[in-house]
Parts: sequence; structure tokens; C-alpha cells
Amino acid sequence: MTKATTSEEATPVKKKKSQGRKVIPIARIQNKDSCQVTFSKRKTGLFKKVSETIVRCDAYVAVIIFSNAGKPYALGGPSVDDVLRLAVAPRPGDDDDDALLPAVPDRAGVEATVRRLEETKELVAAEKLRMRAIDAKVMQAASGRKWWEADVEKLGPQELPEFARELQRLRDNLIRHVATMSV
Amino acid sequence: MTKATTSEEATPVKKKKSQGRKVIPIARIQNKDSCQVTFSKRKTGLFKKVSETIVRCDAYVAVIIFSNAGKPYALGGPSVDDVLRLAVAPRPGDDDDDALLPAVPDRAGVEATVRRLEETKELVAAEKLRMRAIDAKVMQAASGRKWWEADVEKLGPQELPEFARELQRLRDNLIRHVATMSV
DNA sequence: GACTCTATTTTTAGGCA
DNA sequence: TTGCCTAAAAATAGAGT
Repeated sequence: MTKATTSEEATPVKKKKSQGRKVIPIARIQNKDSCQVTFSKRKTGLFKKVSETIVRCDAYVAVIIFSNAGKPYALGGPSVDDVLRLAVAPRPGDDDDDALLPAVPDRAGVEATVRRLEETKELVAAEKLRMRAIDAKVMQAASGRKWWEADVEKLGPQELPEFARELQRLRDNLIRHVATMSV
Repeated sequence: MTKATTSEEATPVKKKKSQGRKVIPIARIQNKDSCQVTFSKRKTGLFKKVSETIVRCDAYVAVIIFSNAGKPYALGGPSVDDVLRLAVAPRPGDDDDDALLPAVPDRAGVEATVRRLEETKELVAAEKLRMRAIDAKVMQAASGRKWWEADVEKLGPQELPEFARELQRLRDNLIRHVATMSV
């Protein structure tokens, strides 16, 4: 990975016409439609990879992805329950806090859930639900980082710094806003 | 993804002997060593995919992944600056961070990521450009929730700094936690 | 351990339905 | 919008160095 040997970066743009795909130069997709389609596909693949990784290795993974349209999608594990709850979360108007991510990773239970999701179509269902219902709730997790706030008490010395850094990042973002707004 | 057609889920465990890889049953890796190796590999792949997605589609993506050993790795985009800062962790001038981050658990992965990002400077520029736009969108979309999710755009010059201060306070809280635990 | 190699699986860009 | 299809490209488990 150190070397940019991937043909994505090296191969020139060759477009033939319609057989499979040819080359995938790594660059911003110009065509807006294609961009959107690719986004969807990649998001799917990414989520899949994440859930696989969660199961196969005993890892905790969280992904948040915003489309260029600003729509947020999130997937977190191993607390899949939370993710599901996120997905099923009512509408943006519902401003309850019960959709937050208070749960602490429960390896055992979660593993079961993940596995179940893996081998069935529930994952698909969950994603669809997410795509439909996700809104402000997910936004909370995304920009608000509710997850770390909830977990702070239980995190170990190794995890905490990481979350702190995330927080710092958010703060810096904010500062930048302030600075831009004539303060 | 709708159909569970992936051999990972369907194909039974066939082990031949030693050529390429055979099948990848999706299940927790038993062997601890293998698990760790796989984790590394997958983490690498995941990060790569994320950065690709960030560039190719006009998306904002953030990943946080903890190994089962508890080591955290994070990658975020399109704010490359943040990523870099994450990677290089301790900031000389910032006491907080220095105290807070005694050591970056495992820098190897992050450094690799940074390297990769550096190799794509061209694209980084584009990412930076749209970063501001996304920032605004993200904050805006989070309106009407918690204090820390307030609609920045709607806040006046007086409120914004306070907003930032509150965030800072939260962060300090977190830092205190860390200090008690690891410092 | 960290790399390399390689066979195989998986992903995915494009088209199309 | 989604799903399916296909071939090329990429990721990766397993083993060896």
C-alpha cells in the first residue's frame, strides 16, 4: 500500500464502450449520475466489508459516510443493535434521545447479531431501513459523536485518547466556523 | 448485495493446501495470530477503500476501527488536515494533547495511510475545496437537536464562540477522564 | 514480525432492463 | 431510483521467505 502501484492510479483513462469495466482511474467522477451510482455501490461494498471485518476479526468498527448530497449513512459494530435502532428510528421530527447510542459493545450478544445479519438478508433490510429513515438521528451520531460520549466511562486508556482526538477534531471544525464568521 | 451470493457466506469450508486462498467462511477467526494478521490486512484494505471513495465520489467518510486488542485506528476525510494531525498525533504546542496522547498505540497503520494520502496530492486539493461546503452542510443538517448540534448557520456571532466554548468544555471533561486513567 | 507471492474470491464500473 | 450482468481490477487468505 505504500507504493501507488494500483492500476487505479497509474492507468490512463481508457474507455472502450460496454464490456465489464475497463480501468478505474482514481479521480473525482465527473459525471454526476455516475458519481451517485458509484457512491451507492461503494457504500454498499464498504458496509459489507466493515461488517465482515467486525465478525472475522474481533474488531469494533464504525463508519460514517456522507454522500456529496449531504445524506448521512452510518454503520457501527459490534453494537449492531444500536445501528439497527438507528435505522428504525422514526422521523427527523421525533426528537427523542432514545435513538442515541448508549450501549456499550457487548461482544457476545453482538456477535450473534452480526452473524445473523451476515447470513441473512437482514443486513439488506437494515440498510434499506437506514437509507429511508436515517436523518437527524444518524446526524447525531455523525456530527455529535454521541457514541463516544456514551462510552467514555467505560473506555479503557487506549480508547479514550482516540475519542478525545475525535472530539478535538470536531472542535477544530467548529472553531473554523467561528473564525469564518467574523468573530 | 441483496443476494447472499457471496461465496463467503455460502461456500463451505474447503481447505486444499496452499494455493492462493480458498474460501473465506465468514466467522470469527479462531487462530489468534491469523486473526491479527487478517485484521491488519483488512484494516489496510478498508482504509484504502475509504480514501478511494472519498476521492472518487464526492463523499465525506470517517472510519474508526479498534482491533480486538483495543488499539484504535482512525481515518477521516475529506479533511486531510485532520487526518494528518491524527496521524502525527501529538502537537508540540498543545500541552493537552501531549499529556493526553502519551503514545499513538500503533502508528504504522496511520502512517501508511498518511503516505497514501500524500501520494494523491492532486486529489487532496479537491477534497479541501469541498470540505468547507460539507462542513456547513453537516452542521446545518444537525439543526434542532442538542446544544452541540445547533444550527451553526443560524447562530449569531455571539453564540458561535459560546458554542465552541461549550464544546471545548466537553472536551476538557474528556481529557480529565483520560488524565485520571492513563496519566 | 513484516514482506512477498499467488490463486482465488470479491468488488465494482458500466450497461442495460 | 433499484437490480442484474459481465469482465476487468482489487483485495486477501494462506503459505513461504
